[in-house]
Amino acid sequence: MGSKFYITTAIDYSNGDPHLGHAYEKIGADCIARYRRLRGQRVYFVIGMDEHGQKVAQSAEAAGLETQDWVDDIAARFQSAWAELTISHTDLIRTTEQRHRRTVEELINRIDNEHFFEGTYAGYYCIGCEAFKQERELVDGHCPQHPAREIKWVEEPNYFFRQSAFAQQLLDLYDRSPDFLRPASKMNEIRNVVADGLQDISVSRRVPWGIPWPRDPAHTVYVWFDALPNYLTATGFPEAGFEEMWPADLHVIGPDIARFHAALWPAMLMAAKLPVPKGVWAHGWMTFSGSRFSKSEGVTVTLREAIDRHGPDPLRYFLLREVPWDADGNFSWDRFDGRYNSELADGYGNLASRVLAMIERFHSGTVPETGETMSLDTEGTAIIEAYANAMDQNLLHVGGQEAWQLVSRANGFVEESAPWNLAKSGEHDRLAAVLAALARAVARITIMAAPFMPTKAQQVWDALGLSGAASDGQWSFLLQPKLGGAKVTKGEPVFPKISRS
RNA sequence: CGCGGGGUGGAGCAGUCUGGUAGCUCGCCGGGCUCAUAACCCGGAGGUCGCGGGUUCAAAUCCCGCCCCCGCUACCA
Repeated sequence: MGSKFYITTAIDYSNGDPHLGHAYEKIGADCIARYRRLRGQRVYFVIGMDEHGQKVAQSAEAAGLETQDWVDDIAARFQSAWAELTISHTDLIRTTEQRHRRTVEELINRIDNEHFFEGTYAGYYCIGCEAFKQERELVDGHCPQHPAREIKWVEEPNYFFRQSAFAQQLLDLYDRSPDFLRPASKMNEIRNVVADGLQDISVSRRVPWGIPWPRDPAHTVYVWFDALPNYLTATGFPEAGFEEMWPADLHVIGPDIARFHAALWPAMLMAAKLPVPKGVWAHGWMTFSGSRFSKSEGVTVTLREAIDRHGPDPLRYFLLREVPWDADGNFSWDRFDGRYNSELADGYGNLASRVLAMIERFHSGTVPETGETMSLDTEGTAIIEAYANAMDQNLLHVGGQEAWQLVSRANGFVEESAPWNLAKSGEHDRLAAVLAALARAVARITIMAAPFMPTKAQQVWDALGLSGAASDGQWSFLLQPKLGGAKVTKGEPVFPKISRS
């Protein structure tokens, strides 16, 4: 495991409020980032905002605002959501920043002119989608997504990038690194696309709201050539020292933009003679009660109500457990409430309560000093191994599942050892050993849970009477927990049980 | 049309490569315990493994055909 870990999420388009899908991606990437810090790695975690494009300019105008004011406002709303969800990013790139403009210009300048050519792009253009449409996609001469808006026939001279020239190099990359894009099903999909031959792609537009094309200021840099380089911007490129961060270890993205990250982006970097990222992860897609989230059909859940249901940490936990990090999943209130009650309130929360209560009641609130290794410790060590194995592969839902195995084992251990009977019969040594083992198990669960629920985990950590943080660099403590002498405080339930209708 | 993924008790999944008692979590029912957030532990009920053929002593698992759902199919954040 290298000491540096640079992880990114896709940058979010400045055209509305953050929603559950945006949040899921940040939460997953944050969980990975926090796990890596737990392992002691130096983590760079970068998110961002995509603030250029015609649609942004139009939305700003419709709102009666200067475009920059408009994107400033949206950026603030996103940042406040990420703060509330305790996303631990180390930087946030906005594509309207000067540093980003500099990176994009330099990247384009490093690409030989032979990789670009002037062409004419023509087609039906939907302003709503900000995209060209095939004629057969149109319904009654209108875009199916934006039937109210007009479709325009547009012919525009602009610059093209010879993506096609990199097909073989990309295939070589995939052969060399079969895990370049995960999950594997997505890698196969993209490999087929590339093997079938890549089309050249237009990379400039004649719209004012964007970064001027370095070699022809009449154009601005178009979407992907503007958006993708944000990952480089965060490294300080082209300043010396950007190699400390670059290449990125993992780009976390939605499955819809896998092609641009697994084909176009490495091709751009190859053209500029820069190292390609080590990996791309296309996370699962979320549906709501079986349907796609859709504003027009009223299939929607706001981030606000999702957070308010049980608080930020339970939302994080639920999304990470319910929607597999490598496959699609479903969001429903019923399952959210169900997992909250069974796994957080009745599971982890109740275990912490009963262990803390027993230490207070049977050992005057102090974790016993004892070095005796019990069966629970051995089982815990095996579970930690399985947890690490899953988390190393970014299988977050499996990691969570493994950690919760220890909740189950600890509850079983309580029944088997029945500390209340040991107290009655005066078996003090045995009682002390049992209580100490239980305290170690709760501490271990807490550390494993910390990447999922940093705030709640810290609360339990504090309740155990432990100092410092339950997170960064605590891996060795996780393997060899020592909390003899810690003064516990039971306090109020960390996850109050809710009554269900 | 093509490529890929999937269809397993009420819900969500594992098992399919390497045929041989269909497993896990949640929910439900019964019992136990009393440290705990009416939590926890044990036991139980509940399944034509999408459909139809075939191979085999034996198929969720292998072969053939079909149905249904989802993703990709190129400039669509």
